[in-house]
Amino acid sequence: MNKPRILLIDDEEKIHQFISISLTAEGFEYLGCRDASSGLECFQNDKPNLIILDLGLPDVDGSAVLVMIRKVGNIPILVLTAREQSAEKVKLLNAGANDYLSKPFEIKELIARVKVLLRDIQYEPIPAELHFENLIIRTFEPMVFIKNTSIHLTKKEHQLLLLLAINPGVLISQKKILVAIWGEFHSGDSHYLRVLITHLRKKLKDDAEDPIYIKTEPGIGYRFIC
Amino acid sequence: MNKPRILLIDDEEKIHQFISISLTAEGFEYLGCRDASSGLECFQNDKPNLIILDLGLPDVDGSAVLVMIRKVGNIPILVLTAREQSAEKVKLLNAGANDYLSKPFEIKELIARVKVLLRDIQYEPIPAELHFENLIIRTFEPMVFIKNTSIHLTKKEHQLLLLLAINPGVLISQKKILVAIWGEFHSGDSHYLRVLITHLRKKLKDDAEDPIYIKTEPGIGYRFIC
DNA sequence: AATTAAACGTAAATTTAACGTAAATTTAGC
DNA sequence: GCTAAATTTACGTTAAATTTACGTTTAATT
Repeated sequence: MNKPRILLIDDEEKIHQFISISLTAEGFEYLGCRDASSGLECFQNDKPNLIILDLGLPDVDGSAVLVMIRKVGNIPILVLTAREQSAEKVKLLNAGANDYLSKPFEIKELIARVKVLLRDIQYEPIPAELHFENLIIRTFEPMVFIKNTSIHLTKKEHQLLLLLAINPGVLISQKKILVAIWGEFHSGDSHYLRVLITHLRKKLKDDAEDPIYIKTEPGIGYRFIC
Repeated sequence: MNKPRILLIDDEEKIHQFISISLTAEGFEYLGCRDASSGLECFQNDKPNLIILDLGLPDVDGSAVLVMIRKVGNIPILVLTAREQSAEKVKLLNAGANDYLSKPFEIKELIARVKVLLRDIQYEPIPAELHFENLIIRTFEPMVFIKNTSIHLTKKEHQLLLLLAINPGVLISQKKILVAIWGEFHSGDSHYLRVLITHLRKKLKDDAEDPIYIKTEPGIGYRFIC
């Protein structure tokens, strides 16, 4: 398992200093931003596993940041707040925060809460290439290599293959695939998926009857085998 | 999705009164216990989705309960405590609590925290595999293993086996099974079930006369034996 | 003790659903 | 407008589910 990356968005330098030390000491990777805009940028680029967010930011109100992050993904967010009112806390939790701490707080408690939030989440940074027996899958472009000969995939074929290959051996339901690739309105259009699977298999020279890569689980979905 | 069941373990009657009202109003199912021993019993039997645990119980110290529950499963636990020291909180979180609230608290905040805890769980309350003597049942795909040889089941066979094996030793009525698998409109079509049972037994190499896995209780239903 | 009825198990036939694939058509990007 | 990608349509094949039928066991009834 990789080191969990934790992004701290806070404008106080002191906070950064002592939190970064503690996080590093506990085996986390520390990322720091001083304002909302760079925080969001870092969130996009570095894909942290958890965000510690201060509400009293200079440029934007922190709760707006909260909502924006929540729209994109379900990364756990721990909010730091100076306010103490319970009503405020409720609002934050409903807005998508997973936890909060009022300043001043003890660093030990912060670490403990971070651990709790990360405990249940499988965080996995995706590498640039997935390597298998004699198949290499590029994650950033629709390209695969079989025994060093390159094969170009279409966008959707690539999406499908990634979805399966990121969890090798795991059975992914048709519905999950359909939602992931075509969106929830097409969660019932299994014929899309059947055709796409055929196309992908043809390019990978995979036989549906006796597959090396993609195995059909009738009535349920598909799985990547290796 | 079913109503989440929430178990409140607390000795104060007042707390039960107003928490049960709020939980019910928010669409949760409320379960109540007044002491640790009955709380643990309820946890075993009713399989709640979340536990609210008061630390000041009359019979056992609440933190002992906490540890015991953690040993069995990863159900989220929200701890209620009168104590305010941060060190105490840290200890609780490390012991396995997912969150805590100090008394007195606002009911709104409690509800909000409960929602947050439930939101993050897409984990099944059921483990990925059920293990028995020499039978392993995958819960997320229709696959079983007998002495390490894999056997593929159909969707309905899998449903049936799970339904029985999740409650080992418990007698499940035919009607219950029929409704669970074919829906309420087929609650009288017992021949469906008879045929399915035959298919399943054949795959498990189970003998109806002298069963190792599925015992017929004539006139009533079936039970999983182990 | 013989008879009947109810419940179960099983095999076989039939129907339905799911999958894979090819080919035609439409859409999107250059 | 050309090309590749995506979508749509259609259909043969296979697996799963359902239906039917009937023999066996068990318990109740005469």
